[in-house]
Amino acid sequence: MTPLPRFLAGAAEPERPRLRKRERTRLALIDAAVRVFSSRGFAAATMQEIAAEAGMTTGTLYNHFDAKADIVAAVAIAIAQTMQERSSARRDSLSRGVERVAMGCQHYLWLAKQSPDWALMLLDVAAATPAFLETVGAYVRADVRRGVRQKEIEIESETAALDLVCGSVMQGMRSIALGLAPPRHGTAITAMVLRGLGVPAEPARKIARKVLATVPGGDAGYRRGR
Amino acid sequence: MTPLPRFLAGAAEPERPRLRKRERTRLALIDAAVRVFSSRGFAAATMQEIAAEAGMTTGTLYNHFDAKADIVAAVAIAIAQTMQERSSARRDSLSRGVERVAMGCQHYLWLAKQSPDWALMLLDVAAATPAFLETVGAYVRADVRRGVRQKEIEIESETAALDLVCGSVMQGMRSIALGLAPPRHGTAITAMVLRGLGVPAEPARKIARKVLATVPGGDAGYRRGR
Amino acid sequence: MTPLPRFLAGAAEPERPRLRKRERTRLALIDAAVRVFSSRGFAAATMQEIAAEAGMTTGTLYNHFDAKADIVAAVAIAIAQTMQERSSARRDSLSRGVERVAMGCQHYLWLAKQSPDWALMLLDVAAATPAFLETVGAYVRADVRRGVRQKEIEIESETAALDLVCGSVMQGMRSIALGLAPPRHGTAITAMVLRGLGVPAEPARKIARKVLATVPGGDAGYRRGR
Amino acid sequence: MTPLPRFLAGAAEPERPRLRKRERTRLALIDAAVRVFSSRGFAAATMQEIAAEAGMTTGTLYNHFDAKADIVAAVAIAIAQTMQERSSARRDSLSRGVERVAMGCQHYLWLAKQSPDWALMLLDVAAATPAFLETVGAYVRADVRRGVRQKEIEIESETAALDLVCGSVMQGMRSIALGLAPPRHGTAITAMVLRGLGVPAEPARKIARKVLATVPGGDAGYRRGR
DNA sequence: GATGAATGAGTTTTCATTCAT
DNA sequence: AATGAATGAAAACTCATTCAT
Repeated sequence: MTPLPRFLAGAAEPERPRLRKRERTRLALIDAAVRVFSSRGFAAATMQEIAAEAGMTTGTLYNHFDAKADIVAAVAIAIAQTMQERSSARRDSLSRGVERVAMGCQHYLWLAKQSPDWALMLLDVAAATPAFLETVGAYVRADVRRGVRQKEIEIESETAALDLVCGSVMQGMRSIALGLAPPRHGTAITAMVLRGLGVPAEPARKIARKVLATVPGGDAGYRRGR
Repeated sequence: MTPLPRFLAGAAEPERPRLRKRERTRLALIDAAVRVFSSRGFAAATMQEIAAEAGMTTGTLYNHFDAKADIVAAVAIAIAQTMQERSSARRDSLSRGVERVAMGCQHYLWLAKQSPDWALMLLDVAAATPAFLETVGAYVRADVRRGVRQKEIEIESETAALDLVCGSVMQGMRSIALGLAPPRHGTAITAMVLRGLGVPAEPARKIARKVLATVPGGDAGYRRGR
Repeated sequence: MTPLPRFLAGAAEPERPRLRKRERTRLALIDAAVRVFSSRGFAAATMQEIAAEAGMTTGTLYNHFDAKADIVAAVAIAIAQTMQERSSARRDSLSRGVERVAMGCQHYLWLAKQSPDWALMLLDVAAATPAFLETVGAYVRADVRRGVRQKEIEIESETAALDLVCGSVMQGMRSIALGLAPPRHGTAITAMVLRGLGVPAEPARKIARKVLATVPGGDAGYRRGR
Repeated sequence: MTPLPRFLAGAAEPERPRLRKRERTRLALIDAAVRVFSSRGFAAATMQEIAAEAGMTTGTLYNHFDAKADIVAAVAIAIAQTMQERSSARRDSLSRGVERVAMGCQHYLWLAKQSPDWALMLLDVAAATPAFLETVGAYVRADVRRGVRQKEIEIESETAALDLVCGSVMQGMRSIALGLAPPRHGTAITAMVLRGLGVPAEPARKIARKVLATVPGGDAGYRRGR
């Protein structure tokens, strides 16, 4: 399995070293689930595998999660939160809604290149857990709205805009993760999405390229091919 | 379960009544699988259910499909082909690539309204079987290319365009099928997708509305709520 | 089914009453498998029968053995080890290699008379699991080698000697178990095997008869017919 | 799969070209069964595989054999008869019982070297079909008896002698087929068996080597290793 | 809280056999 | 005689979940 990019590694790990033991165990289990889901897909993953990966037993796993669906949901939420937290600094440095939207797109697309297995797992989990898209969608919605206020985005419906952004990015992630995408796929997708939101072609392309600088590694990843 | 729209019913049924027996059985099994997948989701569906739904035994099912993945793939391909066949007449009446792309989008989005269960099954199956998107993607690619030749579409990469079209439409279908979408969602999505492909906002909206007339029932369906 | 001779009963039972639970379950399953294999033949035995015979469920059985072949192998090894353990005292009392070889032959041949079903099961299992003959063969090889050192056995190849001993004894067991053998078949086979190893006819016969005394019940068993 | 030695190829084929059609089909099916059993083992072979290998359908197979056991038995008998027929000329040229016994041993052991898969199949089938050993045993018994009359063999029991001969040879075949036997294993086994029947060591060895000349290819096969 | 053995219902899959054509 | 599609009972194996320790 492709190693998780530094950007995400230890997503579920305690930030405060003095976390309560129960919480530490819980996070270790989520971390293990992420690893197992990434390598086998979540449908094929078993509770015993997750427990074993965490160095624990199924009993302990069930002490923390009542059912398999629960740990899947926990994984989805953990991923969504971590993604936001890790990018919040960079996000705050951008004041234009269009740039924020673009950064979000590039971010996820970049991760698909860095960790294809992880990306496929994410798509898997997202499809199974509505909570995931709701969480992520809330941020996207805020950024889109900001762009509308700033007159850079012009849309008929926010829901449609979200479907455009999330749908295109997820499909783009799949193409990249499966090795079907040409170089600079992330930038191409991002620029198209911006155009779809009403940004003229040239600025759209420029913004897509500009925010790439805020993504660790930039566009480089896409150039290496697979 | 929502009944299949007349448009799709009997997708897998023999056109020639004197089809070979083996072929008739095969189509009956695919038809049964569509029904079972629609009502339970394909992951939850069992081979026994499919066989029973077709009025046959698991043995017969395995006589035709070596594994569960095989019948899922057969279903995916059958759906993709039927969708194309059923809309080929209307499609042929449109000479502009942009209109053809728009019609494809509206078509799938309209079906999500007509048969939410069927749409969710389709999304499920599409995620599991690359064959589906490959089949559909070939048509979309041809239409996009035509639009490019006609200077109405301007893109950097065909693959990215496909991801935009298919990703947005699939996400839109999900919103519609889950009842999360406002009225006229299909048209909104379609117009945005066209903009993403480089069509200016106003023509995009006009095209989206225009091709709706080619979809049975038009935009009306979206207004009825769920 | 012929009851197991006292000599072998409970082969797989714990010697120490305070064995770990997992180990106790494992031995109970092996014991059950021996019983089922003996009454139905191992090819016809099902995992459910074995589990039921042990008063457990298939899940538990699979918890301990990954596949049917695994429990067959475990049975084979358990039998081979038990046979050696149970006869080790008597074996140690014999210093001549030829006597030890003879005793081994008589032992298995005697058991075929005592428990025909058990013997047929053993032959079945031996054919399916190389581990059995490897385990038993190691002892035979040591005894043959000892006989060679003592200049009572003279052979060209150890492997050939093992094939002679094991092949003849197994075929003899089959004849006896199927009720096709005349009285004193075990002694006749044993004497011939010794001759094959280079022991002159008269001593061979004497040794075969002598070691019979070390087998519980002696040659008597063969006279009762079936 | 190792090809069948020329010696056995087409064992089941019609000798008279004008055989009735039913008989020709039957022999073709037996031939196909031999091939399938050799490559997969008879327990793992399916009726559909056998039919397909013969270029026919299961229906036809069942027209000729009422059950799987029946075709297994037919295969066993066909093999036994062919083996005898093919060696009858050479056998008739030997007047001493010991030589005939030796030739029979060498023959089967040589085949194990030439066609390991075929040999393992034979052992498989022999274990399942008593008729096989009965057929072969009748010839061995006659040769042993001849040797007794000629005062070259001295045994206590014919049944025991048969167990010695057949058991040792079958075990030897297994060793050879599995690649566990050293060079000249066939000769070593044969010589030992003769000793077991009362032939002194030196003549036993000489006879074993002599009859090897009557086997196509002679001892050469054993030297090549595997 | 953790353990880990046991559970057992549920699934996929296999294949000998039948039978209408 | 041959076909080959259909059968269906049975088997192996899985895994989420429970619970006594």
